[in-house]
Amino acid sequence: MPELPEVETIARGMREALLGRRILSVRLNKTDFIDDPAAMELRLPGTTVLQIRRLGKNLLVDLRSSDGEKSSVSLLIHLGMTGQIAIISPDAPIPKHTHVFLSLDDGRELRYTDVRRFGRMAILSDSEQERVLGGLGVEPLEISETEFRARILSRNSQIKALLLNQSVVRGMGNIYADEALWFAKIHPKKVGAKLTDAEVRRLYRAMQQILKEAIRLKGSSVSDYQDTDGQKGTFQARHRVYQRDGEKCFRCGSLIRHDTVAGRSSHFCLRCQPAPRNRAKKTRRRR
DNA sequence: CTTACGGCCTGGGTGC
DNA sequence: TGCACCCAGGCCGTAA
Repeated sequence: MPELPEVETIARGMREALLGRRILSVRLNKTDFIDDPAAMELRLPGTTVLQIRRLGKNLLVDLRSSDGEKSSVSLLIHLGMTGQIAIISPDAPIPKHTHVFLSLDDGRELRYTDVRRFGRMAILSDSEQERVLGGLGVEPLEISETEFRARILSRNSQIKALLLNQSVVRGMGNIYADEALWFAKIHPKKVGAKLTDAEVRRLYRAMQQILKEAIRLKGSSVSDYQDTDGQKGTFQARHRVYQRDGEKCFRCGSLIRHDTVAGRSSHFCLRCQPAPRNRAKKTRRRR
């Protein structure tokens, strides 16, 4: 599932293949994951790729129109759970569930394949970008420790939910949230506001270290993920807890467990990440 | 503000 | 071999 390191890897591949390329034509199959399919077909042909940006798990392809600079648009791509982008010869075999084809002026095409169609595509003007992406939080690799602390300590949600909440920090999903919490020795159910300064510091450092390492290894390929050249990432070999239920903790040897936290399966070591004392709240003692 | 949950979607795994 | 069932989870909308 593409999270920040996987999307970053894809963004880099797209920069290499797409900068300066012109889009010649658009072909669509299923369109239920596209905000306005007609706008895709109408506005993309003839545009040139100026820039590829990544905001959390979102990709933005900034385009210059053929008729000058007056009407610049961006193509928003969110890969959801199973979205894949390939930049490849039109003669290559077409995988199942390929729904978008953009033919390019170098003879190749960009293909979007998405089994579950949890992804999203949209054509956005500058003002629409603000509307659609304005709620996003800060990049976890750019946020300061001070700002991170403020965003965690001000919340009464479980820390796992905060890490998954894209308006707090943007880009982490289930894998990297679990991994960061294990490194920081924090139980996923611990409430953000109850973290100690030392815990926040460990979490901040763990989050950044893990994301950097995962980007270096081109992401985690646990199910469908692959980059724009069809290559898999290798960070899954470094997972300490994610999907390691029943295996030994690399730090203390006790067994990794899992539980549902914030509606997601969460993996942790109960010995390294002790469960928070659940304070009996609002059972006010009477008389 | 917060949590909880259903819905979207398909393939892979399990149990019978 | 088939079939019913459940699970994976990012994100959005709704309800409490």
